[in-house]
Amino acid sequence: MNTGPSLDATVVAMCSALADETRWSILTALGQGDASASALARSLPVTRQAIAKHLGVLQEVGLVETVQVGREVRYRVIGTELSAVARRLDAIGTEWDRRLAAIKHIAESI
Amino acid sequence: MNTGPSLDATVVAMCSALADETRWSILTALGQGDASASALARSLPVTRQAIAKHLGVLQEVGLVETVQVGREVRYRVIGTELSAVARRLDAIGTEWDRRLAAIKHIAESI
DNA sequence: GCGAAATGCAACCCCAAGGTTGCATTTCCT
DNA sequence: AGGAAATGCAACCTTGGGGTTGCATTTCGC
Repeated sequence: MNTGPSLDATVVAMCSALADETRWSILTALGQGDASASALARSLPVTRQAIAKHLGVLQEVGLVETVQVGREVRYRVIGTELSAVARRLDAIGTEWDRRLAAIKHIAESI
Repeated sequence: MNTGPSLDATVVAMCSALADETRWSILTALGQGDASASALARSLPVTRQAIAKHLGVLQEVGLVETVQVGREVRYRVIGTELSAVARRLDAIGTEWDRRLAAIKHIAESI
């Protein structure tokens, strides 16, 4: 189930995938329901091929999975990976703030 | 305190900032303790100017703050913003999975 | 006072990534 | 059967971002 030891590479890849507005448009569109690349292309201001590429990177990091429906390929958003990375990030942030608090505590104890 | 209504722009900016390995190197280095750009340049395989740019974008999204110490500018990691965005992402992921579960439930009820 | 260290700014290089057009192929539907 | 729709693949264009070098400026320490 777990893909490997260090999640760091995953984190960077995930953030990289989420660092594009068009990709977010696609994701939110898919949040309304599964859709094919062509269908998405009709409701977004970019080419079908561009969307196909984006769906590729989204699938790569596990944000999306594909479902064959007849001749078309439907895409579906998956939240599991996102939540996993998110929790990891939260932990890191909390850790940083914890360090900060410790320093401040020491400073005040003088 | 709050910077605005929609966090979306913030989320993209944050992800964009976290989508670079060098930036993570800087962040983890700063996790060991505050440091100046020059100091970081000594322990990382990139130029001081490159690091300065990175620190700029990190500061822009609130991952880092600066502390003047004599003639040098120390940088310090802040976890608050990161945690905030992380929780938002987690919520989004959970939402997606919730939708998924609902669909699966409907499918099984037939 | 003066050299050395820290910073700021600007011009420049290079490549990955987002986007497009074009074409070939498959597959559904009437 | 045959046309329309969906997909895949490839070549190509262009911009932004990561990185560097070079120089000017400030400021600490001796």
